[in-house]
Amino acid sequence: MSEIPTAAISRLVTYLRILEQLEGQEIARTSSTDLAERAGVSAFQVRKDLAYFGRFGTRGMGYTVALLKRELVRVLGLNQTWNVVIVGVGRLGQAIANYPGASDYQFQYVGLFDVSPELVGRQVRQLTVRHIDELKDFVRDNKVDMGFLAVPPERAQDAAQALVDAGVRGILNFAPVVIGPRLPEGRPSEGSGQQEIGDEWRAVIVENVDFLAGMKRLAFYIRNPLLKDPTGPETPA
Amino acid sequence: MSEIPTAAISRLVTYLRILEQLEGQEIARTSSTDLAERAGVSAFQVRKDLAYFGRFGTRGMGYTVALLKRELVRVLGLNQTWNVVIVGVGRLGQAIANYPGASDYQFQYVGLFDVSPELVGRQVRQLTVRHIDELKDFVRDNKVDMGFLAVPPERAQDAAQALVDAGVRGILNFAPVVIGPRLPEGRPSEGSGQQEIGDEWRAVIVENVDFLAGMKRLAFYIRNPLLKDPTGPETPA
DNA sequence: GCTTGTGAACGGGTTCACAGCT
DNA sequence: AGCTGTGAACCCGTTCACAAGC
Repeated sequence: MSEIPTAAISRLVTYLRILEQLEGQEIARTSSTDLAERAGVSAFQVRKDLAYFGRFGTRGMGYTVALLKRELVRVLGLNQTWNVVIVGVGRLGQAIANYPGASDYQFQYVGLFDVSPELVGRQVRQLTVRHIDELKDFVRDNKVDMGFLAVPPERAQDAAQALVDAGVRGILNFAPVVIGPRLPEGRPSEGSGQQEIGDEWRAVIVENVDFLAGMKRLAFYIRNPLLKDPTGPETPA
Repeated sequence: MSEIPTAAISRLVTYLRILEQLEGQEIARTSSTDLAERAGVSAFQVRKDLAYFGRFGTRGMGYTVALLKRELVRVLGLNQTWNVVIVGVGRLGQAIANYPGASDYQFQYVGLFDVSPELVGRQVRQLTVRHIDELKDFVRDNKVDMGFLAVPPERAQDAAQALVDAGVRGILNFAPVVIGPRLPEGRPSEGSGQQEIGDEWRAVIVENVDFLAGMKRLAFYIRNPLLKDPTGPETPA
């Protein structure tokens, strides 16, 4: 049905961040022009993006920071608690677990998983690292919503499959690989009515955060500056 | 000339990764259909993306992995050495510095910078952490091409400005803030001919890697699954 | 026959101009 | 007057169908 550009969602996140900054500076009102400048987009864009979700401003006046912020929080689904597990507790996984800002919005790290005997059993950020074999039971018992995947690339597909089998609804994939339903080995699926392989993936959302890709895009645009990058969405990874 | 979708560049990076995997499995040939399946896009898309840069296949035959890989490396600018500094050597900066895969393509970390007295002087990955005041001289003397920005959000704008003043050509920004030329405080610029404030940013490419944003996008799409996210594992038949 | 390469059609996202409210 | 909200125009990226070549 609805047609909301995915890029608009990324921008909403940016607007929200800016509103928080404004609130921190005790600035109570803003405008599409002001937000646009701070976000690095056009004022048209700001108004259009907001219009997808409602009418949050006052004509002639602009937006009140507190109200618009509250609305964006609601729109983005940040007014609920999200239970998160991190799979892969190496340097990157630990950096993520300790990065400030996640808990601001009720993202709660409830479990850490790894396979390494050196890590399993250790405490990281008040949590005991568990073996990945325990993932499925843990996700069920703790109502886990999403998994962050920070394992080495060669383990990413298996770990992703484990997360999906365990029943998470979304994966934030930090590994530099495409994860998804495993391709049927032989010929492509000739859907004969019964359960498709990979169907568990149907309802799972995957979002990628790939800094190696960002690095390579950067290299490209430095050498080809004429094709200027519109503050690229790490969107399509 | 300059009409290459930025999304196409992201996909080229993905294709390249897939080609490396194929090479690792000693698979010598592939096709647009095969690449498309593995990348999670359509075969049309693969062919169109490649067509922006040349003709790399053989009709009726497909692509040879080694050749296509070599061409993508060239197109993306990965056949040269890139000297990189990391600004911000906290947990995230260290995780980046130690993440494998960067050096595969001649990305060389040549300098680490921070302001914290506890970090400056310490050794991380064979490099001594320097104070950020030394950045400008260092960038000049070491022909630094790009800077990775892994400082806390409140320091990001200043650190970015320091990188730009120092003369880097690109910034990979891990901080969850929009960085850019500082807005003139008073009224907007009335370009009166002389040097604009923020002009040093003209030629600088900024690429963002923001996992907090990814997390929030994920929350949104979990709650609104109908608006399916294109980065997802959909394999357009 | 099979797979690439590409001009053209299509569709969706951004830009615009202006209507509508304060 | 000032700024938001929005239908319509525009433009760009994706999809398509088919021509070109092995």
